[in-house]
Amino acid sequence: MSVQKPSIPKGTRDFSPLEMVRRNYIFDKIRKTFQLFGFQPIETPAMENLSTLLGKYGEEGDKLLFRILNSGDFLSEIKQSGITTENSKDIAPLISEKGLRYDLTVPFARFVVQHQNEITFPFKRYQIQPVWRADRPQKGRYREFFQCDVDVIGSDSLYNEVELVQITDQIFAQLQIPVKILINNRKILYGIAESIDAAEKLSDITMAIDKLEKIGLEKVKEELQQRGLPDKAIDKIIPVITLDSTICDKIDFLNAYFIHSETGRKGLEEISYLIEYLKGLELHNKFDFDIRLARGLNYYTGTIIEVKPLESSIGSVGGGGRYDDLTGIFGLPNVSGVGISFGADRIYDIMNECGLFPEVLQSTTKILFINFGTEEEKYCISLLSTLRASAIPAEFYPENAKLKKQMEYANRKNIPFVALVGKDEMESGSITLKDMKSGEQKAVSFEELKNVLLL
RNA sequence: GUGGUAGUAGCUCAGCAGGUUAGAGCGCCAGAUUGUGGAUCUGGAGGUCGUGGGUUCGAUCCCCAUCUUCCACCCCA
Repeated sequence: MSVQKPSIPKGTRDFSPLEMVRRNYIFDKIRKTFQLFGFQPIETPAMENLSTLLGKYGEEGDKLLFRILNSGDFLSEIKQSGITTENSKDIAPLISEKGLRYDLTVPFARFVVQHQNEITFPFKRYQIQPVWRADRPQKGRYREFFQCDVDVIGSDSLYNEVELVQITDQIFAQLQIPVKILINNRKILYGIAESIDAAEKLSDITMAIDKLEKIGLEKVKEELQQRGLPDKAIDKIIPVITLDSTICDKIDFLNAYFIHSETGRKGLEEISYLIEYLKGLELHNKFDFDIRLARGLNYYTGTIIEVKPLESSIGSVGGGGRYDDLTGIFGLPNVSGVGISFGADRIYDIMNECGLFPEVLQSTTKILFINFGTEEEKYCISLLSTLRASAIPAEFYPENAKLKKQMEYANRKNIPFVALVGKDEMESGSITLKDMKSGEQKAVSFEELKNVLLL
């Protein structure tokens, strides 16, 4: 048998100990913040039935779903159905009924419906798990990546939106990543579409204007034309999307603009409430009302939020919004939810790029005990137990190897202290403690040792 | 899914108008130093030149396919 070259699927990654310690640093900060606001954890399976996932993310989203081939004789269904077409679209549902989750929001909606009788509403949950997308990988874009979701379901109140912005602000402040929090409202976007008599073109309009900053006004006009918008409508939309002024001016402008759009006025009312609240808070990061913010996922109905890093090429590190009827498709209508999701992998990339990880994360063990032999081993093991009982990560080198090798081990693992306990130390009841950074070493008592390590 | 870019030692890269034993730096291993790591010195190991096919007397180099990376589009965390 020939030896095969080891490899992992495109767009997936292994994580080394150093990377994991750093990733956990991010997860810990996020998790603690979620908990601080009273959110509770849940987890859902990596795979869902395709019926749960399909049609929730738009046509593009369906294409990006990873599908799982049925087990066993997966062609049997096809034989029975007598289908002769070679069209993969017809065959796909017959040979695959499960898929990997694309995000955490839709599985959450499924969870809520399925467990509605056990849940106390409003239900505040957080969920930190990987998701999969069959996208073509790029920098900051992976096929397997972690999302950190917080959602409140079963409450219409805009107060929830306020807390979500607070959570966002606190998380990025803690991680020391400067961000801009952009907010908008789907009802405003609908209002705009309605005001130019193109309500049915809502998603075409939003997708086009979302790109304004990136491709410029002329290209946006072109795209709107291509998407079938009449020139008259385009002329009417230009002043809105090019509006570059203070939040108050934007609201005033839209108020006049939405004279014939009730939905638009409702959206304005909602965003005004949110903004007024946010102005009263002391946030670390800036927020802005961005009329152009659209967000692709088509289940959003109200507030939409996006988090953009100020000092990185990576576009977005988080996003979310309100969805009024996501549970409806699963049989639980009239339940509104709002949530936001943070991309842990992109956060990692940015922190790495900007050198934002604390240096202490380099070392996981505080002290290494040198192995001098069996006698010393027995003597040291109780010392180690005592240290560990005080929550000091400590290890004993498992082999009676050359001192050089053991010291090197400590050095590589960035262990800051080494304890040498041989015959001499056992007799005198002391410990020779070496500070690996300064190179200094001295004989100390066990109590002194503990005090040094607890610093 | 569309268009481009690159792939040579563990890492970063050199190389060749197609021609004998493919190099460097860093890293790794061993020794100088049997109770002391980082620095220095000495020696050593390590390559199907991404994979498969083709052209050729001969391919790491040219051609095709394929995989992977990065970039742009699409879309998105």
